[in-house]
Amino acid sequence: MIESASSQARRAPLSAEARPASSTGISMSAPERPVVTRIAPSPTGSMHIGTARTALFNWLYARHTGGTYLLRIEDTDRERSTEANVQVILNGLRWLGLEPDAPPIFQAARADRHRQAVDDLLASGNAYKCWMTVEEVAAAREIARAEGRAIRSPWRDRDPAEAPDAPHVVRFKGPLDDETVVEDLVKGVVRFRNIDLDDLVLLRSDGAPTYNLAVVVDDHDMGITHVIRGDDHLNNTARQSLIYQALGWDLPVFAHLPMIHGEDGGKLSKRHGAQAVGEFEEMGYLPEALRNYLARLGWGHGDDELFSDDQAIAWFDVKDVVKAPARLDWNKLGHVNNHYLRQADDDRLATLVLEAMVRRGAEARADARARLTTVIPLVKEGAKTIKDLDDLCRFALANRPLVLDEKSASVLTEETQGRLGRLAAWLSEESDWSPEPLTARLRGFAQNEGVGLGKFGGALRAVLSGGAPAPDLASALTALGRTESLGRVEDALSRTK
RNA sequence: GCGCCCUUCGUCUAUCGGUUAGGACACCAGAUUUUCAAUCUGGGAAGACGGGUUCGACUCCCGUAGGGCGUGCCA
Repeated sequence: MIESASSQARRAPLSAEARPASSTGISMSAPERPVVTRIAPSPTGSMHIGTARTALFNWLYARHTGGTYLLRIEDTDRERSTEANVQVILNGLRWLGLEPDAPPIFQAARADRHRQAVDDLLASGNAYKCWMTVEEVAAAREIARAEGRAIRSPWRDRDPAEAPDAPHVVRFKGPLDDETVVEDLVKGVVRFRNIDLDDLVLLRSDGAPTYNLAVVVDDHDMGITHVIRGDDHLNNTARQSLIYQALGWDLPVFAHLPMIHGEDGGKLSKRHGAQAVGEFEEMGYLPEALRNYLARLGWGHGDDELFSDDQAIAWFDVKDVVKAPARLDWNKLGHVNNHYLRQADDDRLATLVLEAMVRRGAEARADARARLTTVIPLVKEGAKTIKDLDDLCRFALANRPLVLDEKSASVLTEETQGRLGRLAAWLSEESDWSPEPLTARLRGFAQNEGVGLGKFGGALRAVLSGGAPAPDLASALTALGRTESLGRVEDALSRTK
């Protein structure tokens, strides 16, 4: 299923030729070449919000440096990768506004190239065939763990001639002494003793390349200069560095981003409200708000909290990324989203609210869009999400006659009804049906009646909204329009008469 | 178990040896008041712990504790 998209993958830029090996040790290279970053998600599930932030940082850094930002789909796990998940990734990046600068590369489509690299490693003595069965590996792992050391295969030194007539994997043959130093842009210098690094599988017994091999070959071939990824990969980096070295390739610059945790500091999961990018969209967050919020999670520029993409691009630098993991704070996300909701074009918001209505199965009246366009600017200041906006607009989209909730109905006494009747007449004389004059009308009426607004405000609100959330009275009247407003008052009065 | 990473208000962060440790969200109080919200004003709130180095440490070093990640023929 994934092959269908792989043809276009080949059009993406690949500098297949290995550059001259120059690295004698494992050290951070300082490329003069233009920056090339990539986001490399795996289509084995939904697109995690952490992946979105990694994409954002890669995108920001590429834009900041005038470089290129690429996408590689890591689908080497043929069992779990699905075309549907590839679409989820593509849609998620598009929605976020983080589409790559070139068509995506599909890792599985490059298996031949990966196998070629393994042949080179085998030829140079940097890899070996291992005939351990999964059971043997499991047993060896248990022992190694009990002894507090890394697992080692006996086939590392054994003569292949002794091999049984059975499938084998190919493992990387890492050094047993010395150490590997990773110079990370975020974490600084990180040292690993090579003895602690196990010989990872390069080729599965069915000949399929594994992630750790493919990621090195592809990052190299794609000319990636900066590998910016989650710090759950920091441990892999040492072993991957060894592979780069064995292949005679220059290392890219590494930058490992801290993870995003849930509000309790634990791993972010469904229990924390959301995990997948698509859920954030459905909950009614704006992509520009998510970009802004995510940028502040693990990165900062002084006291700046709300900023545009252009500002983020101008300011962003990997070296300013925070080292500690961050927790997703829904309150702050809501605040940021509110900011962008206020700035957003009302037609766009109307479209989004309409979509939200469809999603919750509401039937929209014919003039819904027109009404939304009128109401949205009057209520959006109080909305943290499109869902909120939907709720806040509901009163305006209700059909007459309204069904009043208990509390609203109880406000309708003979006294208030009498006043509402006079108020309706008073309001109907208003020629300019907009907030300011209506507010003046309301005040004037109160004065005329010799009472405070409180004497009839609640009742008017009740018959206008039926109990649903609604903005201040003048805004509510404006939102509903003269006919609908007076009609609702009339409905309430006639019903009880 | 072993390895690696991390540790400033509840949360996100600023500080890059000398600050009354700043900002934002959240929270609390007050103002406003026609519900909720919004808005305005004010307030409480932090350097995990223990050792060093230094004239001076949130900033540097070591240790402890706590949290996270890795330890897959997953990525």
